[in-house]
Amino acid sequence: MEQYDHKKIEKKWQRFWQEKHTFEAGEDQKKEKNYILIEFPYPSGDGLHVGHVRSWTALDIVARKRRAEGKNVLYPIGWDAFGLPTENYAIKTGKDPRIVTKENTDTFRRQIQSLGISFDWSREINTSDPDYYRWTQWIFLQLYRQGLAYKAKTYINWCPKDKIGLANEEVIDGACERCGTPVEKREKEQWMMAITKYAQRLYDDLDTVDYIPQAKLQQRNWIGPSQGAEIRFPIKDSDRSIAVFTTRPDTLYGATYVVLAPELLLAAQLAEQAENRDELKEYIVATQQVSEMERTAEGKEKTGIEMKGIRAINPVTKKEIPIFVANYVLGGYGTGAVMGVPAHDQRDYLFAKRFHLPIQTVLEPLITKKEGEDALQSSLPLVERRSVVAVIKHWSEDKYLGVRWKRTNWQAFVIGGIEAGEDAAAAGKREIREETGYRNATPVRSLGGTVHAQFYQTLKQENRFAHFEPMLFQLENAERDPITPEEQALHDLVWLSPEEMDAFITHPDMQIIWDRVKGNECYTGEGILIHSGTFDGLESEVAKEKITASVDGVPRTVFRLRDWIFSRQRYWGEPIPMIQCPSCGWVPVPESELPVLLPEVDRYEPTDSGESPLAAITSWVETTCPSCKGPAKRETDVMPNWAGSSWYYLRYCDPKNTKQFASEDTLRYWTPVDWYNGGMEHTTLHLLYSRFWHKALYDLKLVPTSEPYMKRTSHGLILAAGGEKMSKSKGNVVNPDDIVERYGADALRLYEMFLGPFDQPVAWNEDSIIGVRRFLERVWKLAKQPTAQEPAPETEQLLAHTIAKITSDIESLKCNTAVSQLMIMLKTFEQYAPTEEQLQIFLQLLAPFAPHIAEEVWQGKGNTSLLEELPWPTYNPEILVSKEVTIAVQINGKVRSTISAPLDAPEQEVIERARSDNKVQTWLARGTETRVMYVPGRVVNFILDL
RNA sequence: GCCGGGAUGGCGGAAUUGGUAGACGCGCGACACUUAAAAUGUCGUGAGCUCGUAUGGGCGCGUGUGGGUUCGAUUCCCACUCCCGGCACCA
Repeated sequence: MEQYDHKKIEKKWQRFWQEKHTFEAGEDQKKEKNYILIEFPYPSGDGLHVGHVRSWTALDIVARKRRAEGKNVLYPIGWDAFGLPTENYAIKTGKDPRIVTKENTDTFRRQIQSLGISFDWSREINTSDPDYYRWTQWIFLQLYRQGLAYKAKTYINWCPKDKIGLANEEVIDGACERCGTPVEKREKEQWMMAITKYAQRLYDDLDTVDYIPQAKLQQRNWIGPSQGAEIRFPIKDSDRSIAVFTTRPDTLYGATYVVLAPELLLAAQLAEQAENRDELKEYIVATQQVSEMERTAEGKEKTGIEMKGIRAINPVTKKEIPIFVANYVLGGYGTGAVMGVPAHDQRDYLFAKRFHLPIQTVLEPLITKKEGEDALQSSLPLVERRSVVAVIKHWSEDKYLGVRWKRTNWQAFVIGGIEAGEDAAAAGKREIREETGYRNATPVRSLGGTVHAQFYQTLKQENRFAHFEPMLFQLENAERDPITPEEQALHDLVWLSPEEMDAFITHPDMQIIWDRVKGNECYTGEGILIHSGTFDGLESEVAKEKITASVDGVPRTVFRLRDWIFSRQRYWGEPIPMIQCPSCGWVPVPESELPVLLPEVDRYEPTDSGESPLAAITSWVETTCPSCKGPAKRETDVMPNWAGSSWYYLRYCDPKNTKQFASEDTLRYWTPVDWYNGGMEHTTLHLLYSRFWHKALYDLKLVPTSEPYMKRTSHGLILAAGGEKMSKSKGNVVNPDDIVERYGADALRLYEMFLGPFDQPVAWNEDSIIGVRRFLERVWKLAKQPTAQEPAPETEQLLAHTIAKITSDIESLKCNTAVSQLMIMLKTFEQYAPTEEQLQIFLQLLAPFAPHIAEEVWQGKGNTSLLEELPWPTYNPEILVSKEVTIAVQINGKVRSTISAPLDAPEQEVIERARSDNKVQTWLARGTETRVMYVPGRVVNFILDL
């Protein structure tokens, strides 16, 4: 018998598909379209990564299935070719990046074609091709005309090694994302993209698309809207005021100081008038030398300086409060000034502690019934084990009272259980008095409380409590009733030092509570206002509005998102098509002159001044102003590599168009992208940038939809064997070529699909690739066996189930279970030979996963049509309904036996059948039956008193 | 620190979303074929205790940890630990 020779078969079909243009998207716009997109690769010198194979194979399976379902599928591929690694390579070797790119893309193309992925190669694009970047430049000009591209002098993140400005988004842990060099701050004129103008829409429109939840969430967090208010704090003896942005106007009565960001103009101006003016100026200068990342790094000590002699006035309390300049406030966010509310903000709290500023509590926590119940639940074990159930701080000394309740009567166990109609603080005081004999104890803050199980049950049944508030009580100024002998008998009351307390507490849950007490955090949640004048008793949500209105504050939404720095002082990117004229200012290059070609240079390094190498080519820089025809200079910065990838999916629709980036006609047909898959690492930057460009183009009526991608999924990383990232330096990179050579493309595809859940990271483990290879060889063998005339009863239902499972698994990218289903089907066919028709269905289901072998086997059967051109198999759903089902019989929830019964058997009959089972009878004899549960078709459960 | 995701046999992982935990594959063991090995095929394989000469049966245990809800929890709730990804004082 002829052996399964993957090399021969795979080469044959790959050539066939290429010659016949099998996977090129059709032009027939009457047919229903389906646009499937993967992130086009950066053609690095390392060649194809097995991670590429994972993502592209998964979507290839979807594409092939949808073609079989009769859709006109567009599944394109191209190259995201501009970028730093290529440029750095060019700098090192002196080789033209164009040539490097050509070599790399040739390698990638060959590697991809050996995988049998059904890309439409006729639409291949390359972002570094002038025919492509002509349109990238063109789109830039449209955005410029909309006022979305502008030049601004900003403090930028400056990488001293790459000599390049980085977007904030490109800085990782204070270091350059690419080279790891610590980032410095430097002032620079840069082209900016006003993405913040679209912040609200980028946020809101996430509701209209089907992204995996994590991706939506990550985008939302990145955009990060905060609703709050701008409130003015007047400066004493001055007509000026400080505008602060706060999300917590409800805590305004607790604002005991104001802080300005060092880079704020106002800070510099006020410093001039301050008594300690030199000290302040020095601090302001020093702070700005440090990069923002470093300045705001975790664990970095908060520094700040008071502006002596200048006071602000809290607009509600009218009290004079100090003004600080401090590094923990950022100039670029909100108004660049904040009010300090140490009682209810963690950073403010630490700052106030450090500078000995007053801390004024203005909120009491409000615990909902739900939270109360949860707190009760988690504290039950404490009670039952008679452990420490409350920690009470001594009124003057650094001592804590560990209370170990002895009483078993439930009433004794309530700490802060609030009865309906009772005030939280009052309830706490009552409890503390009853339990410890201390009067006038003041609740300080939430702790986690405790209650007896029986009491909890009673409360739950009677629904008696409004809130449950576990809290810490401060015994300052509290009076102590004498401890009676009865009390002494009821409780162990001991005053302990913190060290003794450490030893005293053994239960892990109590440990957590104790740690919180020691940590002495401030309360940052919402609650009910206190010490807030006429606003006392209001809940935070209501108070925010009312307090804001009372001081003429302005409600405002502030975004975390910042404008996109678009300039790069580098070589290997799209030239920005702008000309600076001494008399006309910035003038766009006329569209007829696009593309502005990237000129060839001798040296690729940025100049020492940080300018692009293009700046050195005088003949290119010197030009005439398109407007006044006078002498002018070209912009020498280039675009970031995000530019070309922000719109590439549009070019695929009409890649050869020389009049437009894509015709209206093709855009209307193909867009939006139906399914876009990519890495989680691109869910913030690339995805957000391209959504932004798309929306801007939509507003210009250049694209027909407001969102580019209807559906977005993400794949998990493929890690090296040890669970580490694959990297050249570690020498643990797996080259797909080797696997294709040894096991074949079909085996590699199946293997990567079988590895594990698609959206989770997996470690490469070559040991198990042999399993899928064996599977393919068994398929090969099966096809050579004689087929049956009549379908075997053992196979009919399973085949229908297999069609159903694979059809739905592909749609949810659960390819691992789809492959396992194919294996189960194969095993059954090895026992009970399939008919010709059954074998055909099996091959059709296999084809998206392992297209070469499926097609070869199909052709080997004497068929002249292509397997993949047959319509996707269907099944009769009725066949899936079993008449007889196995039902588990449980005794007290444990499976003791199984019985068989008709699916539609009435409950009584099934229970009787279960009752008469031998094993069940022995169990039933041992106790008294109190109850029987029946879950139709699944489980009978007898509940016995044993 | 915050946000998101995860933890299941020796290993990768299944589990109809609250109903017989461990599908499928790898590995391992036994057997068959073979002079032998490889390849292939068949069967077995969570771990413990236990009954039986034996085919086989029984019992408690078991999905990161500690609790809770439920007739029943890998699945839901609370608290925690560790791992992966993202973010950085965002007021």
